[in-house]
Amino acid sequence: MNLFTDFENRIKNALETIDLVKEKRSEVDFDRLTVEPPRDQSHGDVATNAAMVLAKPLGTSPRALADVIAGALKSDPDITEVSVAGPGFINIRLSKGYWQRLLSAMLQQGTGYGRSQVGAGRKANVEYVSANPTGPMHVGHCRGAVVGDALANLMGFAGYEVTKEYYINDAGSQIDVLARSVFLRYREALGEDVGAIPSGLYPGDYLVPVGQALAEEYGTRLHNMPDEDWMPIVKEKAIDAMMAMIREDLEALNVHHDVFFSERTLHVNGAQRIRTAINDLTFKGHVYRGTLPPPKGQLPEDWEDREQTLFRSTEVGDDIDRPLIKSDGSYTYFAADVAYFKDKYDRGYDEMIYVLGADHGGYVKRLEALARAVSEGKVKLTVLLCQLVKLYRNGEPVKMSKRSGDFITLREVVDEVGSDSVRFMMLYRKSSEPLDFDFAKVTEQSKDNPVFYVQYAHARCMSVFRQAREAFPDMDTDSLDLAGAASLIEDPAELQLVGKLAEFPRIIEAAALAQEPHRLAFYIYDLASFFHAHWNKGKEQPELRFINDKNRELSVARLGLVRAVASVLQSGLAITGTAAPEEMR
RNA sequence: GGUCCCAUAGCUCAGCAGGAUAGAGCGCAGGAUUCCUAAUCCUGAGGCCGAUGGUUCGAAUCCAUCUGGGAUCACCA
Repeated sequence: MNLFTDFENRIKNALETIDLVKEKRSEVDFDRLTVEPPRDQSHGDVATNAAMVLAKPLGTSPRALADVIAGALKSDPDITEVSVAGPGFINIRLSKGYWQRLLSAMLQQGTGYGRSQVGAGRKANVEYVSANPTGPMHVGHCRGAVVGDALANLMGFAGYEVTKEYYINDAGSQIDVLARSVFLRYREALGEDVGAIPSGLYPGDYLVPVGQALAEEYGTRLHNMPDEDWMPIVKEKAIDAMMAMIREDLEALNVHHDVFFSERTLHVNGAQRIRTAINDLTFKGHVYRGTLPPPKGQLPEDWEDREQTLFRSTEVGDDIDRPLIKSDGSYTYFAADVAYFKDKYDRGYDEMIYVLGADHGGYVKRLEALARAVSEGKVKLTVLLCQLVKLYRNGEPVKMSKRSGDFITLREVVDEVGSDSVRFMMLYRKSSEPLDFDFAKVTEQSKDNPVFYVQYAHARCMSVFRQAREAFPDMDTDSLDLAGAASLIEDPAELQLVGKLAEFPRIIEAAALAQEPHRLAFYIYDLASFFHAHWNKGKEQPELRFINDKNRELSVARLGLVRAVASVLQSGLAITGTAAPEEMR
């Protein structure tokens, strides 16, 4: 039950009864009509812009129309007051009974409250992380990992059928470099003094155990093989080891993918799947052989004008056509992406979401072009660009260089500050906004971290139930008819809390449609704030406290309110991927 | 030079597919604990929403231009 869609329907029904609307029914549409919580609570519980939106097509003034609409709404028994304000807003105040029934309905739905069908079962694929399997995940991967994971959770809650996917870039030259780096560690493990790791290879210690494992398994046999023979063996081993490490890192951050898709599988059998995908594009008329204009701005020194196989992406919205096959006959990275996209398309997704770092901004247009060309406009592809995270320690920026192996890993951050803190920090900001992540702030002053604030609210809810069992030793708090007791909730402060809970479904839908999980993080913070405020009112006004050992009925009703708050907090925290603790001491 | 993101309180940021008097946290000043965990709450000070035009009954929000920050530009992956 969604208060706002409920009243949207009621307002539209009321409009249909108005003569002026009936007369010009074909000329007006209700699309721009909104029903929302007023900015200022003193205005009422629900506000609509109906009169302002419809006045013009109906040839009347907003205030006059508002009065008529207000009159039509007055007969609704759940509405206690309708007023017209400002330029023509209609403010509606709801009856106690309505709030009580709303609370009752929330409790009946339990943890299902807030679930939505706006996704309408559409199949969505959210691809995120997709870190190269050449080393442990570093802190830069954090944000995309968390945002992607939370977005997928959110969309699932909003009625999409979601697949969480990881694209393993296990083909290409960086894997050759990885293999050579591991091979060096292998020789080292055999006792050879390899000296310093040459530049151009990955110097990290994390490759040492991989080399040792190879030494144990193969002894000196690899050493005596020509490159082309040991290469595939070492690659295989290295990729498996790196992916195992990455999966552990993801696990530590509470990120779980459904599908790990290997780029290599596109290249097997003479790159059969890439060829098929390019053929498909060719068949649809998007491929030609030709040359590209030289890059604008600084001309690279080794620029040569060569004929290549190109994707005519400019016809589907791109700035420049994109090469599919290099002049040496091998496929570009993008060619593999074409095949990968086609694979997803063939798996039947209606929506594809790529969560990428801001440094991949230049890739967006060609992906969109690709989606248009392959799916002929049927697939909705969106790229969520996460701006970069700047890391600070004690106020000083932390410098990182992957080349020197001197970087902070995701694991280090999670181990130091905890997965909940990291996740909430990453979500407590619009993803298109750069983010400063200060270790000192998140660890030493952990009270400042908003996740604790929300979790504390949940722990307090649980504490109320513990208190109830103490006050009423014979009470079985698990089997109470909380929904049935909601009619005793009538204090304005309590109803206000119900009003906040009523916003939850609306937030879920808006956040899912806008693909902005941060909105949910802000909402549960806000809800926690309402709850803390109400809790503290019990100090000044003991009659407002949840547990009243002289009034069992009222206590049960208020337990219902607490249950509803806890339930929404749980749902919200679950979507952000953070814990809802029973207590925090 | 092209493209993308950003500019809102001293600092860090929200602002819901244009709406009423622009919000929160931190910091600052003051207050609340014989009472369900004070990891909480309450009160106050603090703003020309980067600039200029435009669309509209109405703009922090949409459009254009400009300024100032960040990212990116390839037969790389």
